Amino acid sequence: MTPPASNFIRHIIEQDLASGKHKGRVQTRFPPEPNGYLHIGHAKSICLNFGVAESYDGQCNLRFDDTNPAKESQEFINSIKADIEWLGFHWSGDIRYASSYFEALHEFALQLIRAGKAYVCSLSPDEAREYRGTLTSPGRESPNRNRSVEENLDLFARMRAGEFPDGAHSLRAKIDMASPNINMRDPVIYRIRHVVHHQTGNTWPIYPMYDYAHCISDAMECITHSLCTLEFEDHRPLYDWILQTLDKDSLHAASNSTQPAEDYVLPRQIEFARLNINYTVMSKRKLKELVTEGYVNGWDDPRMPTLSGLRRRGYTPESIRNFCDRAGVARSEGVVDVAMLEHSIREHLDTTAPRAMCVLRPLKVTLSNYPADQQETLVLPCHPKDESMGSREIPFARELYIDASDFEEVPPPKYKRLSLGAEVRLRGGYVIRCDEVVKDANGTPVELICSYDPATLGVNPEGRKVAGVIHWVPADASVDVEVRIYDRLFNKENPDDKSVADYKDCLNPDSLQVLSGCKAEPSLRMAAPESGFQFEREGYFCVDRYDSTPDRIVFNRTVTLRDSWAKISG
RNA sequence: UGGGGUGUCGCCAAGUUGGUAAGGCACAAGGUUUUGAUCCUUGCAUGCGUUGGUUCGAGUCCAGCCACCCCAGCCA
Repeated sequence: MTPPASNFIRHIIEQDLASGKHKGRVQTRFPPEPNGYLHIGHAKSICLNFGVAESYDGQCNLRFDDTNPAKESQEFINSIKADIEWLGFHWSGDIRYASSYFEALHEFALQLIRAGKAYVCSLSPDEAREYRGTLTSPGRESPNRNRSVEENLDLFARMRAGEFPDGAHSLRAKIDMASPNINMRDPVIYRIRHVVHHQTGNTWPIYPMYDYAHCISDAMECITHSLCTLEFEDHRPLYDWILQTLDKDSLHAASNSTQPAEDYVLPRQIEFARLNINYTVMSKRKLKELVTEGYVNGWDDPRMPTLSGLRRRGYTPESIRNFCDRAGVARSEGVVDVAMLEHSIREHLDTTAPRAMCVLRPLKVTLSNYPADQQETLVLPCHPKDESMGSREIPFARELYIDASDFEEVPPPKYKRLSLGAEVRLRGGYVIRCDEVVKDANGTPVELICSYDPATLGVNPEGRKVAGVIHWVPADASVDVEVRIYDRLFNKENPDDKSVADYKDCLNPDSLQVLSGCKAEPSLRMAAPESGFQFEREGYFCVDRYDSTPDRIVFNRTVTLRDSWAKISG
């Protein structure tokens, strides 16, 4: 649709292309840690990495950054793969795992040790913190900082052999304990963790840290542009230090490069601002908490900003990709209005979703002058502007249902729907007039006695204009369905705001409303799971991919239609 | 009090080598309409955090302020 907007990352790539820095190559990667489900913030990164590769004739790898097995699992790997495929992106070659580089990573660690650039530190985690100093005061050197290469080699070998318990030792890069950048104060690059790894099993009792593994993984995959979010900006000096300290030829040799060594160029890390959207939270920790503590029904709850949640809600891959393009990529942190996301899905569904009628809150209508034994079949187009989408049939009969909100005994100003004595057009059918209201003991209308004008099918009545059009379904031939009305998960624009004690205090208690006994037109009986429709005058809905069955069809409301009446009526 | 960043319309976001502020969302007003939807038209920053400076001319260069974000995991 809209071409990707220009952004600073594309400028950098274009400059690199122009200068021949990478001999015309563009290689990116999307590197999720499999410790949770992907959310729409990840979609921004996915669209960026895959999108940029695609538009410059490059490739994008999918690499699981699986260096912390205690928090990771195969379930997350599976969901992440499924979400990326659903978005419509194709990674280059096989899926990569940082864990498949463990052997090489270990080799490089030995190289650093031999070069006197890394050492085994025996400080406890608490001591290490103390030695690190603070933001404003320099750290102190570890007492083990000047161990001999031989001793370091021996200790590191024994770490690998599993001789020590967790936390007993660590391997640290020897950089500068007085650096104003805390990441450069001899960062830990390997720690002891006796944990089974989901990919490598029991083969390793030590695992590399992100900063160490990530840059080398990028180099091994010949990544040209390593795109990540702003919080890693302070890590860039370390990213560069590690790659520049390692022997370039050995990096080249370990990599999958098919080019000569002299053309081998180290990857460059470039940071961009992560995506934030109002009325939701985006941190994995919080999303996980909402799931594990039961505030929502799983990672794919339609109220979640996860990709699987949005999918179940009825969002399409196209709409999410368009949204990401529209939101843009920059270095300033902002909060995108959720209205922009909603615009994107309405825009896509308006052109692609078949129209249908479904009465959410049924109010019976009896047409007193329509013969009880009569029935006719009306044919309505599935889309007002796209004939290729075909048409569907709806039986019309004496007894119908309309939505309770489409009737007011005493109409407010500018009301165009049905009221006592007034006329309204039934969508695709006749003009009817309400003659009588039947109420229950509480005074609420339970049935409307109306009369129809037989001369108004497909033509406007003579001498008067009927402004309102409402949707309806036949009483007998309609299908009972369940409709889940979703609203925003949080009722505060920024649940993370300092003024809020706990983001969970902002949870919207009305974020899910289950409507049973809704009446859908018969054509909806065969609706396939995940298929989306516009329920005319109500919004866009999709068949729930998990809970819907032929016996009990379940629709999720994706988003309402824009509603200028709501603004007028308050 | 250290280091690294960011500040262009209510919200995102373009602004090549300084030359006289794109676009989208939202909003507002009209038009079309058997969805108060869609669609169409129009409007919406003498202003680019702020104060000075350089210049014929600065959002773009310089200096000083101010505000906000990130960093002290053997997490990523």
